[in-house]
Amino acid sequence: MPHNTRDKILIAAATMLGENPTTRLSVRAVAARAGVSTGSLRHFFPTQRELLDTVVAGIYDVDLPDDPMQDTARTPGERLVACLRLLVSQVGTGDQAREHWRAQHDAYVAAPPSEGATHAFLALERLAVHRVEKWLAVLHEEGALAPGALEHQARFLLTVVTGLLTERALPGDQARLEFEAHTLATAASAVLRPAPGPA
Amino acid sequence: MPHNTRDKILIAAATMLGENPTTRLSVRAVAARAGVSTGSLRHFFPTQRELLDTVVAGIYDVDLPDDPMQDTARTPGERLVACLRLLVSQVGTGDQAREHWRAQHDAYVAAPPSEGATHAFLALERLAVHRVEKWLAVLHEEGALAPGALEHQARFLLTVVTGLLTERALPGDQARLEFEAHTLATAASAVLRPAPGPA
DNA sequence: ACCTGAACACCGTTCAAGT
DNA sequence: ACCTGAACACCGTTCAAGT
Repeated sequence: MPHNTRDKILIAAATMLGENPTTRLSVRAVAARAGVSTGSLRHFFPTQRELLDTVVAGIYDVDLPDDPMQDTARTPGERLVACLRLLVSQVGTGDQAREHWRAQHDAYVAAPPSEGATHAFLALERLAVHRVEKWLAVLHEEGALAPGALEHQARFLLTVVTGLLTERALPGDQARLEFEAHTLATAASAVLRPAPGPA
Repeated sequence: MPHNTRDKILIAAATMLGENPTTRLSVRAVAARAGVSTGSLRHFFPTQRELLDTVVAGIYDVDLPDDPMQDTARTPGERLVACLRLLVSQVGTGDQAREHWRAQHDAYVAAPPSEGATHAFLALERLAVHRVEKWLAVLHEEGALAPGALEHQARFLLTVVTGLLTERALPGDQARLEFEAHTLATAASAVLRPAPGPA
């Protein structure tokens, strides 16, 4: 039962998101819901981005036990590819991929999305970025990551995943599977420091 | 020398983006730069999103001399990125991208594609792969390419392009533009030999 | 049809002032 | 240190009014 202001703010924001995932978490809206002034909110979260990131992190951090990134027996490249594969596999192949595409199409492409739908999409995207960033942070800790902004690297990897998912929904043959493996490996290598080599 | 208001607005926006790619293209900023009222801007571009989409589409179309790969004055990375941009620009932004998506959906996803449609798709895909491979062959000639199968590298790059196109059809903000640039640069670097560096 | 500029309902951030 | 709320400098969109 946390009762300090910081927690009240986070709880208010999370609750609003729970009630309606498309809510706009503005300073005034969250502050009012938390029963706190905007200045007070700013005291704990100097920037709106910081607040949103903290909320998302809190919601998401339900650490998966079977996170491939923890498997330190494997090389950084192998682990990153395994994580990306996890993302890809959540959508699946064939009919499943086509169904996913169809849902996206109906929600965002067929008709101009409502503001609410747009916010919902951006929130989900933010979640995905956060997840990939957490993986990359582990590799960064190990010094395995190439220099560059974490967010840029995460978004690059997500773009590759998006491309693979789209291709899965389109016609293709068996060979696609092999290309996928190469593509994931290439994408991972673009983000990792050059391997020391088996010297 | 276009002098109608619509063009003035587009030119003002493109110029601002050219001077500083991170500029915020707000209604008032663009209108002021174009010497036009905000109401007038709204008359031609009913929504800010529409203005941004149009500007982006125009920028990518602007200079396509022919094949950017022939421009030996630029580094291999710059040329490869320019070529990939060409692919992306052919589909365009905003409504165009959404229209492209819709067409793909109707042809291949909504209903199981006929054998003929599948063959047509694979033929087009093969064409795209061939085109990218020709670009990569030039770089290979120059010794600028990282080791690996040409087809794998080509398909990797096309997956990235597909991902970008899908993201363009989905909701997004202006920041996407900056991420796109980084993503293309990262993708190109994954396929090129490490740059010699300005030592 | 084209164009203006004020007005509206929002933003995020800053800051003097209180406790 | 924590907290307030007004003030500032912005947004995008709407709209009556002009030409």
